[in-house]
Amino acid sequence: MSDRKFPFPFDKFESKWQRIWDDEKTFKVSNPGEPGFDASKPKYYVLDMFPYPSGSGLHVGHPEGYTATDIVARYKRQMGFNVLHPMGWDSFGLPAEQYAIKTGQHPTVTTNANIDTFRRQLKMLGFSYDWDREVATTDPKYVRWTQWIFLKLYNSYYNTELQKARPIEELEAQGLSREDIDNQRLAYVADGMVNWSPDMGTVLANEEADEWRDKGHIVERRKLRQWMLRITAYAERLIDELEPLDWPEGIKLLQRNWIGKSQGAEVIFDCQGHDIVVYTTRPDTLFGATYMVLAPEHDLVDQISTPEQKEAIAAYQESCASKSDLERTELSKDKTGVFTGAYATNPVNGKLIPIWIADYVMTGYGTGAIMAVPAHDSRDFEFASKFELPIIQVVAPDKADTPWKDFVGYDGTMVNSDYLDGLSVTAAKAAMITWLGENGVGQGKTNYKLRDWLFSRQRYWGEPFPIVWNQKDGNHYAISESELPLLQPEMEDFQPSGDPRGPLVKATEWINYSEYCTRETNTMPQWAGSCWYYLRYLDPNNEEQFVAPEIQNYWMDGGVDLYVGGTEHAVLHLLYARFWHKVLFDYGLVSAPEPFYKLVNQGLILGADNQKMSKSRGNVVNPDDIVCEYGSDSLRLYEMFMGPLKEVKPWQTKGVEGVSRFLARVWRVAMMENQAGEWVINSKLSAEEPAGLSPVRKEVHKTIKKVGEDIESLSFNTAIAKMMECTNTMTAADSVCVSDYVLLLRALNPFAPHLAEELYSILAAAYPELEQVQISAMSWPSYNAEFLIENEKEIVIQVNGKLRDKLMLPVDISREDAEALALASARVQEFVAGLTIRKVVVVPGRLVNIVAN
RNA sequence: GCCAGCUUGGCGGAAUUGGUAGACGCGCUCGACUCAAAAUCGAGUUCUUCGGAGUGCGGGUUCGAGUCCCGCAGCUGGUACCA
Repeated sequence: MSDRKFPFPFDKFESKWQRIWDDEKTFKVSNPGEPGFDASKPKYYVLDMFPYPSGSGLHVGHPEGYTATDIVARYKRQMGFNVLHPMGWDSFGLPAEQYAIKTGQHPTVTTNANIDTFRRQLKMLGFSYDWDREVATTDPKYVRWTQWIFLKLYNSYYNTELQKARPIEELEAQGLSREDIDNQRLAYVADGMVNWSPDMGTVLANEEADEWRDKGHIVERRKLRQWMLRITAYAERLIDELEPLDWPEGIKLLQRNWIGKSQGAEVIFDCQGHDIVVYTTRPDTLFGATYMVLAPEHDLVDQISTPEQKEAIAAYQESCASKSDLERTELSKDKTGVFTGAYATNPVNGKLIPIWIADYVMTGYGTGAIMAVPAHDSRDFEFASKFELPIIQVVAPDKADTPWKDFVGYDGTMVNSDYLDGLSVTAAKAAMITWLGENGVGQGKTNYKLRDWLFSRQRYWGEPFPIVWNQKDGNHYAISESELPLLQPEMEDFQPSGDPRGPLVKATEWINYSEYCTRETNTMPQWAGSCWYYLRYLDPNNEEQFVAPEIQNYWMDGGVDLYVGGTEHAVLHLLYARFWHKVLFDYGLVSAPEPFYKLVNQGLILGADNQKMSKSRGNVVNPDDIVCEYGSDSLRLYEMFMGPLKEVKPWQTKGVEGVSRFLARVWRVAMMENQAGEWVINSKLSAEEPAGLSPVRKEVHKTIKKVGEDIESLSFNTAIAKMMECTNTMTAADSVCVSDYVLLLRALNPFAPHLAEELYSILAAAYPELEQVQISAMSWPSYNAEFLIENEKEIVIQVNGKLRDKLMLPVDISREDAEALALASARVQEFVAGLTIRKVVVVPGRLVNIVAN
């Protein structure tokens, strides 16, 4: 640090306090049963989304959420809660592996170096984490329990009657075959289409594929044997149990849409003795079905298509198969398809309708076949218009001026539909489902867009599956819990082999588990570790259990109280973690059905140019630079002062200067420079109590009230504005009482803890009557409500809604008196001259509005 | 296309149930201090033809609308033929 003189000497005290907090473990919190645990206090669990420790270190986006939770944590501690506020590392990830491929350096080395950087940077910002609870997903002691939870999933099935996970042994006891059992596991093996990158030698998650493709890598679809997690079994619970959570509505909606529940019916159509089952959400429109569409890959296509159409069908199928997903969406504007030559019988009226194939119907959803009702479905309408297929109206819109063609709304009445005629859409839907059931040609059916979770990756730097394959019977088996953690073998060559089984196939010794058994070479995705880290914080060093029940019961009663992180995890991480949590809940291993009771998404911080920060744009702000120049408290304060936590907002370094000036003013209320240029206690500070209620004291108590309320509602920007006002009042005053000043420091402490500690320690040394402790150990100050009572209030006088005068009136003035005084105002007289007063509106304590014309 | 969110001075943003629009901060202007500058302190800062007009645009409800209702535009994010 240079000798440069700063407006207040943060360079002299910030690192000092960080060291003290670290050495004294100021923010350590004990678990039930441990010495120092105070069972009389309520608990508060405030959680950050833990970072991926990238090579480039912290960016200014990280401290935004972390400062917010730190303010809440410090505030709640001052309010008398046992506060659990931990931090850790989501440390598996592709960059460390890519770096290893390039340099040959083991990912552990890079990962640990990055973690060290992140830890140093976070400590530099003075966050009040209990560092004794730090976890890293790459730590073997952590990997062990990630694998243990995976085995829980592997050894479970979903009991649809009980609606919960149960041990696989129950199925064994029922005498089910090995195959039937394997088909019900929550972790199972299946062939699936995945994103495979031959040049990187790995599969990619859907959400990663575009990113890498943009960087010039090849990504193609390939059918591979993969591990899947049966998240679809939990679809209903994942929707229902979302409702009561205190989450942003937008995020709930995103999850609901992702799960994509729809209610409709399966209907069986006959085609030359073949049953073709279609799924529809609109069984009410069955009389309007004028043709049928099968997905090009549908099993029955070859069997039903007529000889003369075979060639065209084959050509179309081939063109669809060769198209990438990207091309398919790009071409989505124009509908394509081919007639099979075959016809199906509509079960409700016996009519024959032509069967087509088209790529707007997909295999993966529903039954891969649809009945087309062009009158009341936009896609069918488009297709029918193009290929000149008949369009029959079956719904009449209730709104008179709405055309029936392409009317997809539910506010309509059935027509041309035999026994449904005259019914509302909703009633017809129910009536048709009943009819289908009675006639054995269909049934009500609920579908979900949610797919099972593709859980395996062909990577080195991830948790290996604790699974071996028996080469004799071809089955997979779990290794025993005593063999956990199962770590990746030491390898020197991380180069991709091009083998879709992943780089671990090169570890020939490691693979051979026993005479007949070889190890699974896939690894788990990065999500695995982040699915349960919030639970490991509770009991990070437990070697017997992933968390001890009594500790879990205490901290997770009602779930995590506040979870703050970015919207980028709105669906995946938050959905995956909820899923794992529910499996653990089914086994009674966690006490709340949901992990995160309250969720808040902090808004993205943009560059000064209002663009997303990125190296290529050159608008990235490095927190280290800001801390050097203005100090950690200034960075913390600025990030909170920029605007509401949830909003997107641009970075302005000039703004940091503003809050830095504010902190300097706080400093200078208590401190002044003597002739030698040293900071000494300001002579305007006085130990004497002021006579009566001073303006400063009044302002301080108002500030305490406002700041407390604002922290509760996470409105940190307005809390800071209020403290600025309070400080300005103190700066303007000739004398400030020490006890009033200390109240401000205690309110400021969660925001700017270094400054608050330093100033308080200086004052505590000079004024023995002050409590001789660290300010972090002090309670949240309470305000005296009597100080806030106003005798008089400024009342606005309006004429016809326009501001014409302001009067200071007693707060308890009667309506009549207020009205009379308002009318007596000279300004009012001026504006009502020549008009008749029609009405006078009096809002006590606010305004008087005189209506005249 | 669909869904969600947003739109307030030169800029970031404030505004209980509808009740003084522009708190607080940045920037800018002027003043004090200084040989000078920086820093600091103080005053001012929506526009204005000084009547008024103003919260993306057009309507509406109301004594009164940034806030509520209807219609439209723009920006940001999500999603992509899910039957």
